[in-house]
Amino acid sequence: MTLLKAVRGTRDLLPPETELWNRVEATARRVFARYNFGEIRTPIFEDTQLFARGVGEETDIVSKEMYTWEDGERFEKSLLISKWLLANRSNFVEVIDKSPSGTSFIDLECKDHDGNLEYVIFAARSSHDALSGLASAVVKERALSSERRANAKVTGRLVISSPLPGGSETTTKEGLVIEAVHGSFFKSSQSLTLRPENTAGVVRAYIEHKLGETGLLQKLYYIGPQFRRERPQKGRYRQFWQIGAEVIGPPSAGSESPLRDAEVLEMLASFLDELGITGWSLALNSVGSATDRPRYIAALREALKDKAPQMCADCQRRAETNPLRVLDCKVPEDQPIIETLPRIADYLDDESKAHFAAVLVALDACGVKYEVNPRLVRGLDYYTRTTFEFTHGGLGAQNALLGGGRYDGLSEMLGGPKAPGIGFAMGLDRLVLTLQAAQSESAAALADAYIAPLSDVLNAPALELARELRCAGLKIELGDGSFRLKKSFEIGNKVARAIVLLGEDEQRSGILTVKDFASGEQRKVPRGELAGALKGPEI
RNA sequence: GCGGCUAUAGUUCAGCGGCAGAACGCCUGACUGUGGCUCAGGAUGUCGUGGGUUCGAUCCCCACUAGCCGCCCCA
Repeated sequence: MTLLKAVRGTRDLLPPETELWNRVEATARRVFARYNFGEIRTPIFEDTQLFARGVGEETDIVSKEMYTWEDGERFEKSLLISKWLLANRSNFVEVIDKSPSGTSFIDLECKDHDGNLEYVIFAARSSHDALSGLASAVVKERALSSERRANAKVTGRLVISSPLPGGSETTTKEGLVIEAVHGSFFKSSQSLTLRPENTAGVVRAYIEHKLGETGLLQKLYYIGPQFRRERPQKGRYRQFWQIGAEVIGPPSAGSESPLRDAEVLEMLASFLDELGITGWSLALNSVGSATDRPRYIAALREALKDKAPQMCADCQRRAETNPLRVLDCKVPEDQPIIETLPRIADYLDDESKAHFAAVLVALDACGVKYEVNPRLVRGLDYYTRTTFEFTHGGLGAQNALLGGGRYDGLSEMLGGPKAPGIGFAMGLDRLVLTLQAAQSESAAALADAYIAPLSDVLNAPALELARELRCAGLKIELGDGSFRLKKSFEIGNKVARAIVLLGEDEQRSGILTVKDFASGEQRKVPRGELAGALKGPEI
């Protein structure tokens, strides 16, 4: 038996690491709540169309990184059969299901009023499997019936749900009929995808529940796993966790205001500070309206025709495939050339320029440090105007801690009302990595006390004592009466700040022996005062 | 998806074509109600998986799987 392991790009999170994850999540919830955000939880899989339309068909995420599957094929087949039978049932006196197990088609033996036999096989498509199954059934039956009933006719029919090239019916060279049945068999079948990001899902929910009808700004945050089939690397997993938030609403609610952008950025700065992450930097840019961007890309492509041949091999390729990525190049020799390329700022319309300027004014006012980076471009199609990225050194190639921006046209792209918005997503995995690097030795939070019963008969009283202390809000680890005292001390010293001895004396007198590991001080404490005596310093 | 490096004890890692190693950690005892220090003893294991070469492979070769680094892309 081969050992089953977590699949590539996924991993288990264990204590004490999970404690750090919980702290990050708790901090996010606390900080976001101060800005009046509420939590939204959307499904982990959605209709594939949502991402194709929202994120963009041409992006790497959609074109090659999604976990997508077709759902509901079984349902579709039974619909097909029932529809076909409804139309043809009167032609037959007997219908027997003879489906071989383990095949992808359903096999019916139908006998008509004249005793003729017809084999009917249903399949989603005219697959090789289904055709050969049909052919062999017919051939076999013909061989038998030639002896049994010389006059009996045996025919075969393959019913499929996909359209046929030449019309609704065609005949194979073996004389088998292939018939296409049109209808709503695909209704229950749909292409589903594990979400590669959460913004599209949030906007879908916004539209579906008509949240815009409230007239209010919706401020929603989410915490959850996302899925992309990329090559795993440090800080990059196939199942990874994001914390994100979206501010979205009708324009009348102020959703388009540059103040929203600045407020979100200021909240993020507070969040990172509160988490104790130092050394982050914020890069900011505007990619303009939905019409500005294509104009800029065209200009960039034009400029690169001359410049690209002098650049690195990667850039030469990017110039063709994805010119915006040239701006991201890190090769030192290419930097002077990149400086000479057209800047997106020069291609913004006046409204976008004014919007961006207002964002900067608001940020300056509240003292959030940033750097305008005219080269900052984002990979998802829905971004407009303000885009940003918080980076942190020490994350290797995956230095983006958090990214986001405005998406003024996304709702319309998904068939919803006009609902401008701005949001971000941060990589929780990367955030935790950064925190772990910062606090080299993350001391696991010790229990307030370790209770050591000194014999087996004291186990039950020890549990009672533990319950008492736990009810008082203390974090208690419970030992075992079979341990030798030395062992109890050794374990206690590892997992708790203090040890409480429960021996026969203590049980009788109700006065417990408590020893603090840090100071080595040992004292007798009446049971009633124990909880107070063990209360640790607030962390 | 492409290129490079790696895979040995719970952990970090040495090692060698011929009995599987160290440090830390773990267990037992010296010490029957007092930890950290010390001393004595002990257990670690599919040497990532599968094939090949060889009398013999943890070691050499191939494939696979996984991880790390870079690219791509992104959070």
